[in-house]
Amino acid sequence: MNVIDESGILAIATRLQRLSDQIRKDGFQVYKAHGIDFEPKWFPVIYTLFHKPVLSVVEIANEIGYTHPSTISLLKELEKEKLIRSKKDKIDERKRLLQLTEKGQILVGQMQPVWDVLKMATAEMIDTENNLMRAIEEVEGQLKEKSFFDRAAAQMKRV
Amino acid sequence: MNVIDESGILAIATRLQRLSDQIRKDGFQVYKAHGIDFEPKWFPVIYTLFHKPVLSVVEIANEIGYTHPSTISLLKELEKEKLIRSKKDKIDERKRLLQLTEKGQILVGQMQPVWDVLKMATAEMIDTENNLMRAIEEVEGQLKEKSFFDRAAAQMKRV
DNA sequence: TTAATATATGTAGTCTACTACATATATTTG
DNA sequence: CAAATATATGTAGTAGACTACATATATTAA
Repeated sequence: MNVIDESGILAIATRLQRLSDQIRKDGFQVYKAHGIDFEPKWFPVIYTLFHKPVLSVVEIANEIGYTHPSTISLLKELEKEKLIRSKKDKIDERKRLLQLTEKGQILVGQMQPVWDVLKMATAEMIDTENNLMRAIEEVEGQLKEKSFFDRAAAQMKRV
Repeated sequence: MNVIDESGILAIATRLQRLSDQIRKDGFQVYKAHGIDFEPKWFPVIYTLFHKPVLSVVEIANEIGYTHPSTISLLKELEKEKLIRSKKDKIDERKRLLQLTEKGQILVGQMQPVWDVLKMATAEMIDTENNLMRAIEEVEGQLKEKSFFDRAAAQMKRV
């Protein structure tokens, strides 16, 4: 075991990221193996527009939990791929409304079985004593109650 | 609840990264609140050199689980900050040996209480039904046995 | 009804990791 | 021992997120 893994908790951010990268890379390969040209980073937008067919930029950003600039750059790529298209909102001229193109809808259809495979593979992978998905949800809940910074500040006073 | 959180497992990579970012940002603020000029990304290198005082570039990379180019760019920053220094290995001329400077050692001394605070705050944060740290370790173990791609491939055959 | 404020979108540049490629030295093999 | 291979380090460019700032339209308040 290396020093970092031993440091445990202190390098938790690093280890979360490492795990994320690993899963994402393999995810890309899974799509590829199914002959589908799709990048995992596109998933949140596509999945969201599949379930809520017409949304503005900021609405999508909120749904996927990204900032709006990050969202915009994803939208640009997806428009370039012709998987989504946009139109001005006639009521509110500031808004740009996004939706899947027909090509996008067909792709979603092709991806559904892949999503099932990914779901099952992930479920199997994280089905250990401490379930990773539930742990994430629980910690997200904890952070909502009290930020990590506030927790550290509270500990500080105790010392 | 938004669509992505509902999609659960499928967006697990995204959520791991989001959580990592959140923790890292607050971590930076905690150092700052203690009057310490230290970036969380430096932690793995500094912590490693603190426990293993003289290491080459690749040895550090392996310890912290990064690629060597990533490691080199961290080392560059830390040398600029005069927290570490390097010298050629006299036996193997290819190698560059790194170690903490006196400034680096003093900083580690100052950071120890902060590390304690961070440890306690993290422990408290992840002490839920499913412990995040243990979940990470368990999933890392699972991936060692069988990659995520291989798991998906196996599921594929079943369908 | 104008002025102030809020919201929606967009651009530029940054951050922290990566991959791909290049070079220098060491080690192994024919 | 020379050639092939392996290892150590380094550089350049990429990826996927971010923050900070800018602009246009809508809403609220004086």
